[in-house]
Amino acid sequence: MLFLLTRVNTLSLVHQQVPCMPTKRPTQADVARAAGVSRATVSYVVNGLANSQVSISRTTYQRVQAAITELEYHPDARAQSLRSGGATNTIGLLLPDMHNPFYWKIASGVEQEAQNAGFDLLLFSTSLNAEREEHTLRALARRQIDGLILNLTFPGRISEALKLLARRHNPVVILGKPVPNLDAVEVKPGYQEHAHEIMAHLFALGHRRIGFIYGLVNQEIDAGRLNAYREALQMFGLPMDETLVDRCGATLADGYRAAHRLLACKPRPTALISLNDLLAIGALRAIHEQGFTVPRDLSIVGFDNIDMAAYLHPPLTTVHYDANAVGHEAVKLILARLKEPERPVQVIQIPTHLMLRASTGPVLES
Amino acid sequence: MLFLLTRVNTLSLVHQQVPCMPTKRPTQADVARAAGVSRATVSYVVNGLANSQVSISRTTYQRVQAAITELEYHPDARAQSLRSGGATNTIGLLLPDMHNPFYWKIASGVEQEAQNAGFDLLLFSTSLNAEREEHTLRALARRQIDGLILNLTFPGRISEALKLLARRHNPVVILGKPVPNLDAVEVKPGYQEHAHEIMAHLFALGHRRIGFIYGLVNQEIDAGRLNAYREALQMFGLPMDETLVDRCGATLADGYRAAHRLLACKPRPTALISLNDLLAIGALRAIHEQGFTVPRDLSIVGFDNIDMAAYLHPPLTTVHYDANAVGHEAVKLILARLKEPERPVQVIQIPTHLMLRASTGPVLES
DNA sequence: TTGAAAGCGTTACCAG
DNA sequence: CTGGTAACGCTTTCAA
Repeated sequence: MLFLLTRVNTLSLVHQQVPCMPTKRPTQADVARAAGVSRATVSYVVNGLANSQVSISRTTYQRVQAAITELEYHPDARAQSLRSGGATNTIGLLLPDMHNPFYWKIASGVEQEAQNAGFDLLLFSTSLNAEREEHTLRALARRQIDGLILNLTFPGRISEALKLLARRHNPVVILGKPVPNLDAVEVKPGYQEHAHEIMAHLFALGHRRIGFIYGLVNQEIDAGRLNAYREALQMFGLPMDETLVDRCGATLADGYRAAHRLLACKPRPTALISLNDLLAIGALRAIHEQGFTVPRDLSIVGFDNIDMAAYLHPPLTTVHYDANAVGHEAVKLILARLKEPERPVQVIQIPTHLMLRASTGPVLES
Repeated sequence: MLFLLTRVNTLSLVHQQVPCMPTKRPTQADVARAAGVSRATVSYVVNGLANSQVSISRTTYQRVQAAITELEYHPDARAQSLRSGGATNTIGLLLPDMHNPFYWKIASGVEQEAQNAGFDLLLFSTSLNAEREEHTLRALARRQIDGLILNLTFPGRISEALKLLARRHNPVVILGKPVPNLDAVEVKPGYQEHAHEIMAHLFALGHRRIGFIYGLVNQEIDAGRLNAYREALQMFGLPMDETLVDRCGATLADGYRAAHRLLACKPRPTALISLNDLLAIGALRAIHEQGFTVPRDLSIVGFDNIDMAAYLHPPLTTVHYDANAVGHEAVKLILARLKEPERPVQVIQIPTHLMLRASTGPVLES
């Protein structure tokens, strides 16, 4: 056995070479020839039309089947869908970021529901890159997919996606802010109300200085969320202190650093609101490192209720949002439109609610 | 605006219907007609053969381009790959479980590397369902994908996947235990050594009663891992107490329940080894709930070093394994074999190492 | 009950 | 420089 070092970090073992037979993929014609029938007959057998439309003699049927298994024939999906002018049994999913558990859950929901309906999933992540998003949309246009589920980072492109695909009479579902004439599953609807609810909760616990971990994949886009909190602050007569808003990225590390910065503010905020749970997890680490105890010294609130939220120490107060359901509903919308193309546009909201857990508590009198 | 309640949990708004034009997708012929050229010419322009093989007059080129943008023509990928007899620019990824962050990191790595190489990702999760795994493999056989990355749950099927796809001269990469004649990225290689290393670490800290959270997606399959610990125990002269092995599922909740059960053992174990970080997170919650402090009262070790591991309270001692790199390397193997089909079979190992963090500490003298 | 033949939208070869 | 034309692998109508 020969050892070979391929790359700095990677040890690779090269086994003895086995010459693969360059076996050509068998075609319908090969099967027909092997079975001594015509190609049409093979098609009938494969598609199970044997019993309904056309009838095939028992013996021919078996001969064909035998040839199929013998040759390991599998029909070419490209040719099938090309010829029969339609379904590719594929739906596309475009997500902004694969690092946040929130999006995995959406993807997972989509995958499950799609599988159940017999569709395969083509997954793209734009990674916050506008060019890539555009490129992906273009790729999606050539590819014949039966439906597309979009969670765009750059809403400006929505019109393009719409043009490219919806016009082709292809079901498109938007995840996020609904767009005219397209089915949608609203992502995090009622953000406003929950911002208010969270604020009310913290206010009631005595919090007056509240920090924001405003970590977004793209700062420009979701400015609306901050406004929700601005308004909520106002309703409780609290001033908006911009130094308490930390604008950062959307990773664990961003949450960690943001919390460090916010904790350095004087006077120290007594509560932190984090745009999502992932950031909150990062923040929790920073808080613990500085020797603070949650919620005694500091309260923290997340958003999304990712699976881990309930398992953190302390369990995280957050807004529950069923990301899995988003995926399921999105696929259902696709299926519904596939079945009935002219149905009215539908927007689905997944209910959300505040989950009070142990990460929020009263302000310590001192 | 009309409100309609679609399902128990779901509020849906039905907007006014907008009659979509049933615009037929424009074909190459449509473009040719619009530009007043032949279909071949359109093909040349689209594929940029204009400069190399054939040359197209400036004016014709522009006329064609104009028609293309005018009609929003996008070549049909099915027809293209069918005719040019090959590349579909798609690679398939088959994963056992979409709920574990570990697999997501693999998927994320695959997605990135594939995108960079211009490939789209077809994602499947078998969800531990043997039928589904088989079904998926069959679907994959009809679909013409350029490469397949497999992390099988049921190794028995490997031979089938191999037959169906590798024989078609299609690059297949195995994630996990290498299989003869197939490229592979070993998943968690050196499990044995790390089991030993972990045990040595705990032993040195004075731990003698060590519990196992043996939470697997499929119990039968990975029995080998437990043996690694059995052997390690033996090497340190510790008896294997089967009551300290909790066989459970692979979710957060499984880890949580397992820890509760293990903590009820008398005498209580002083350390827990968890098959992965996810289970460890679940366990941590149980430990905290029972009022224990980690690592003072109890040590815990995970495996995988998922992103959150370093952010937990306390940060988790675990074995670092770069799941992202698994994805990247797997795609690189596909690409290499695509370029050079007869290259020797290669097995890649991603280096791992024990990450000592604060979740393990000495046994409290009492 | 089976087969011939006409495409589906594309590419690539060979004439003009 | 450009335009026929034959495939690619399949489905489906129409005849036999």
